[in-house]
Amino acid sequence: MSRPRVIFIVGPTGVGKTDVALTLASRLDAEIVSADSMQVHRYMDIGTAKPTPSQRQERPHHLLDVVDPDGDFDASQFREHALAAMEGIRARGRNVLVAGGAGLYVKTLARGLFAGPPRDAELRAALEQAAAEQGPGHLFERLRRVDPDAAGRIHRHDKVRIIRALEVFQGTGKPLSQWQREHGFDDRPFEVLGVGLERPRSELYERIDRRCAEMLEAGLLDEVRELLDRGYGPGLRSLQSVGYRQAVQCLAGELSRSDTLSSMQQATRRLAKRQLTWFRADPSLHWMHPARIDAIDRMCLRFVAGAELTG
RNA sequence: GGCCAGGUAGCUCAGUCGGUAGAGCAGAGGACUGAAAAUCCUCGUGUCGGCAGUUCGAUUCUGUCCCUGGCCA
Repeated sequence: MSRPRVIFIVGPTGVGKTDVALTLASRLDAEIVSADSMQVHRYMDIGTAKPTPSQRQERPHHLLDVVDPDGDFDASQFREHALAAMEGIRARGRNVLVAGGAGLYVKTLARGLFAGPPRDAELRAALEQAAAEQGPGHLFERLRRVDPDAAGRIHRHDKVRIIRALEVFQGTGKPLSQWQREHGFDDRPFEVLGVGLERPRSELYERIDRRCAEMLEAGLLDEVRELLDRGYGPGLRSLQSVGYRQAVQCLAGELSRSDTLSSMQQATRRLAKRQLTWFRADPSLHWMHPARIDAIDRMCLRFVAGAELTG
């Protein structure tokens, strides 16, 4: 039995994924699975540029609004939710269109994830404390002892990854590097057509700058104030993301209105650049300008019809 | 018109007691297996405003011109 065929639309923030996905979904009779780590949150609409209610009515979207802003969502949960949604879509006889900019989420869906333990808040707190007490470099030295391979790939300042590696080792007795070697990102349940959307840098940055201004005009600050009023703390990961972080600072009086805008714009441009770096490393993507929607559409049609992939 | 400050990297500026220069920001490139919109790494040659003079050698000293800001008319 051949693997199901799935189309992935990826690219940096602001490039125009939502519009392309909607158009394609109509033409291909597809439902959209969002691969976005922030749009999964309820009540966070403006700052995540979530598809609007009318867009969501136009075509079914999945993986939007699945957790509260303080939920501990992660790549593994994304994968499980997404796989379940995809099964439902296929049962309805429709095509699946995955669209999003979260590189790790996309990779996780296309190539699997090793079966390690989830985040352990208690253990992490203990590790953080050990780091604070014993100075910088302590955790890295610890990692070097238990998993020299991982320590060789992780920079000594990259605390997030060092802690994760220690967490995996302590939780399973097996080094992270061994888990990764054994898994090898080789769990590929689908036949994938990957389309990377790109624009000239200046064009992308203009769109980003404009969109940030529009978010403020549309009431981003009110949205964030409401989140804080509901009791969501400003330190939550979701509220420390691009746009929300600056809005929180603005409401706290740490940023003026115009500094908030320029700071949002800059953070968003940097985000876009990181996303591009991630996706450029994937040689299987077909890069296209969003305006070439007809060419993208033709390629996708041929793909879902069962044509062999070339290039 | 006179006096005073300045004119050095896209921006803000430092510096060279004369041997052609460096920070921050902006920007660029990269890494990434349960925080991923997070986290982390790397990258700075530019007629040192123009012209002339002194000098082996001037971005640095001198003269002059241009430009910007301030003060005085």
